[in-house]
Amino acid sequence: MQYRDVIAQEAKRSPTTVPTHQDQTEEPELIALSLGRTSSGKIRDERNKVPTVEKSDEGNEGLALGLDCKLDVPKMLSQAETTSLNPSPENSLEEVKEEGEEKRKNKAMNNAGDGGDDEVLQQSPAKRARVSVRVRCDTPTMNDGCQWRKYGQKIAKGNPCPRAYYRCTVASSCPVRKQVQRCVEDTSILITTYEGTHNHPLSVSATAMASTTSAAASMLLSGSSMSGGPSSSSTTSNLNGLNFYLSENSRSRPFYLPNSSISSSSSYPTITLDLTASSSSSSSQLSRLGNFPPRYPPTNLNFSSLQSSVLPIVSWSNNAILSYGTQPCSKNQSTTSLSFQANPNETLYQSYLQKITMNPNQQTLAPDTIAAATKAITLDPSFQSALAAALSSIIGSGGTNNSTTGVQNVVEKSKKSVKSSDPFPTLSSFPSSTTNVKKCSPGFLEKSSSSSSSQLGG
DNA sequence: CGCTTTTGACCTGCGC
DNA sequence: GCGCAGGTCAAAAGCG
Repeated sequence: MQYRDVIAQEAKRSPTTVPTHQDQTEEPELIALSLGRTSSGKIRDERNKVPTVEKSDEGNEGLALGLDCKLDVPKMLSQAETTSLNPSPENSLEEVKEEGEEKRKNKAMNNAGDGGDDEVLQQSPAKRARVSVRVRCDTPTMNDGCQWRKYGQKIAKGNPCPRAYYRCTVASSCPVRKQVQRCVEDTSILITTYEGTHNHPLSVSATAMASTTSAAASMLLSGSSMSGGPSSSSTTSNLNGLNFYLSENSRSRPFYLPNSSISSSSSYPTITLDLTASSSSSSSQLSRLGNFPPRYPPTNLNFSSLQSSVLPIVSWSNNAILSYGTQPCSKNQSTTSLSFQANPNETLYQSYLQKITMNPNQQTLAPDTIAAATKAITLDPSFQSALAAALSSIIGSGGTNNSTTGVQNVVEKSKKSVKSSDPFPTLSSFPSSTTNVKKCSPGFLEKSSSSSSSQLGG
C-alpha cells in the first residue's frame, strides 16, 4: 500500500506517466511481456500465433507486447507492405545468414521507399533499432551473458577512447553486434550499444539483457510515432521520462522510461538506457522509497531477487526500467553462470521489503515477510505482469503460444506457495565458480558463488 | 591447433 | 566528385 501511494503520488506529479491503478480498475489491463527467446525454431510459429493470441486478448482489453521472437513490429505495416517487404532480419533465421545480402536488401528497400511514406520506412522491420546501455564499469567490457568476438576497433571522432566492435559468437549466424566504448566525459562509464536480436537460444543471463535491450528496441520501433515531431532527425530528445506508446489495435498505453533517451541522429534509431547513477533526480526519487547507495543505478526493470530465493523478482515501476549492478563477475561467467541475485538495496521492491523487515542485511526472509511482499506485488497488476515476464524469460519453453496465461498460472502458484508459507520455487541451478574477475556484469548476475548453496537449500 | 585479438585496408554513407 | 567518419573485412599475431 505504501508502494501504491508512492506510485500514485508520482503519477500526480508527472503529467506523462504510466496509467494509474484507477484506470486499471476501470479497464483491467494485462501487459504481457514475452521476454527472451527460448527456441529459435519456434520463431515463425510464434509470429504466426501472435495474432491469434491477441485476438483472444481483445476481450480483456489486454496489451500484448511481443518482444524478441514475438516482436510484432511488422504488424504495424499494412498487409501489402508486410508481404512485399522481407521479414525482419533480426527475427528470421534465413534472413540473417548473409550480412551482405541483408545490406543489399535494406538498400533495395530504402530505394523502393523513395517517395513513399516516411512513417512506413521508420517502422520498417528491416530498420534496426539500437539499444545503448550506459553502465558504470571498470572492466573492458560488460558481461551480459553472451559470447562475443571482437572484429574491429576504431577511434571515433570526439572520443579518444577506441570503440570496439563485437559480434555474437554463440551462433555463427547470429546477427547481433555490439559496440563498446568508454564515455569521453567519464571513462568509468561503459557505453555498450546492442544491435539486432539473437537468433539462437540464450542463457538465462543473456536472456535478461537481451530481453531488456530487445524490449527497448521493440518499444522504440513500435512507438516510432513519438520519434517524430519537433525532436526528429539529427536531434536527441533527452527525456527525463520517456513515454512509449505501445499500440495494440486502437489502444495505446504509455510506458514511462526514465533515464532514457532516443536518438535519431544516426541512420539507426537508438534508445539509450542510462544505468549509471548520474541522475540525481531519480536518485532522490528512489531515496524517498529506501536507502539506495549512489553506486547503484536508480533504474528500472530489475532482475534481482530475494535473498533467499533464486527466483527472480522483476519490479516494474513508473520510476524506472532496468536496474543492473556493475560489480565484476567471472570471465568464466559463461552462459550458464547466473544468479538472479542482486545487491539487497537495489530495487524498489526490495526497498519495500527492507521497510518491512527493517533488516536489509537479512539473508533469509520470514515467510510472513514474503507473504506481505507478495501481497503487495499481487495487488499491482503491473507488478504481476512484470513478474510473469521474468518467469517467462526463465521458464520460456515451458509455455505455449499462450504464454501469458501459462506464466500467470505460475504466478498464481507462487501466490499459493507463499500463502502456504512455502518459499518461492527454486529454479535451475547455477554454477558456483566465479573466478578471474575481468568483466563487470549486470547486478542480477552477482553472487552466484557464495550464496548459491544456501539459496538452493532454501 | 583452434580461437581470439589486433590492425591496416577497404567499403559505404553523408555532407560540402 | 571529394573528403571524412563510421563500420567491416581479413591477414597476421597472440594465446592457451
